[in-house]
Amino acid sequence: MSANSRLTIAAHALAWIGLYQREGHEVATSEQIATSANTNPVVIRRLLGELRKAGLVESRRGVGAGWSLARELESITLLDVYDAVEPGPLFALHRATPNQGCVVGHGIRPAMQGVYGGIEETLRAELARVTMEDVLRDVLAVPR
Amino acid sequence: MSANSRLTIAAHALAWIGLYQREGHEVATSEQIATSANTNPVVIRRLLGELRKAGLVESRRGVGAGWSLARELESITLLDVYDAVEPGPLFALHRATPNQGCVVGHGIRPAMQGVYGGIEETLRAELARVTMEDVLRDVLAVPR
DNA sequence: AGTAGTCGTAACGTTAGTTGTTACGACTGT
DNA sequence: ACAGTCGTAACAACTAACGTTACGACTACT
Repeated sequence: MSANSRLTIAAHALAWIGLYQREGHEVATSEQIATSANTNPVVIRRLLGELRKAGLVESRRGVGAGWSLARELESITLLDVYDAVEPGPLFALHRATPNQGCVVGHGIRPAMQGVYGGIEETLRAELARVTMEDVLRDVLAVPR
Repeated sequence: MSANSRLTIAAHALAWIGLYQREGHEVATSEQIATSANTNPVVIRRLLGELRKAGLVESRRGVGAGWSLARELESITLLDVYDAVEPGPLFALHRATPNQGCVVGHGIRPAMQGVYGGIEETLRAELARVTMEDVLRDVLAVPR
C-alpha cells in the first residue's frame, strides 16, 4: 500500500501548536512547524488548511499571523484528523468494473464492500479512541 | 490515501478458483480469472504468484496448466491474503526525520508508532475474522 | 520428437497521488 | 507604507499501481 504521511504530519502540527500555546504563545507559523517536521512550510499550510475546514484550527493573516487551535487538544481525536486529511477509502475496489456476466464478477463488489465497510468502522472507532492530548502526552514521555 | 485494489483482486481470484473447483474443474487459468476481473492475465499471475509464496495456491505449468487452491477457502482468511499482497504499513511516518532538537520532533515518531501499531493490530484481527469462504458465500448471496 | 497451451518474469509506458519547491497576490499589525 | 505571513496556483520529482507486450520455460498430448 502506498502509505502516505498526511495523518502523521497533521498530528505533528497539532501537537506542536498545542505545546507552543501552553508555553504562552498566541499563534504558531507554518515556518516554525515546518522546521520541526523537517518539511516545507507550504506542505504545512496545505494540511492545516484542511484542518481549518474541519474546524480544528484557525488562522490569522497579516503581520504576527499564524495558526492556533480552534478546539482543545483533548477534544480532537485522531479520527477528526483522519477525516480532515485522508480523502479516499482504506481499500479500493476494482479499477475497471468486473465482468457482470460472471457470478463472481457480479457479486464480488457488494461482498467486498460489506467487508471493507465493517473494517473501516472498526478502524474509525480505534482512531476515535486516541485524542491529540494522548498523542502530546506520549510525545513528551519519550526519553531523550 | 492512495488506496490500491490488490486485496480486492486477490480475493476475487481466490473466490473464482474456489467456485470453479466446486464445479468440478481441476485448475483455473489466469486468462479466465482476468476475464472475470476485467484486467490483464499478467496482473493475475503476479498476484497469484505472491499468494503461492504464502502457500495459499499452487500452479501447474505446461498444457492444461493453471491455478488451484492449496488450502480450503474456509481456512484462508483475509489477513492471509493481506499479508501476502500488501507490502507496507497502513500509515507512514515522516518521510524526512523530524528535527531532533525539537521536543515534538524528537518524540513524535515513537508516539505515533505506538498508536499506529495498536491500530494495525486491530485491523489485522478484523481481517482474520473473515474467511474466503465467508466472502464466496456473500458473493453468491448477491441477487442478480 | 514436436506442438500447443500456460506459466514466470522482465521490461516499459501510463496514470495517479504525494511531496517538495517557487512564486506571487491578499491581508493586517505596526 | 511596510513587512511578515497566509492562501493558493503551478510545476517538478518521486513513487506505486496498473496495463501491456514479449519471450523463455515447462509439460500434456499427439
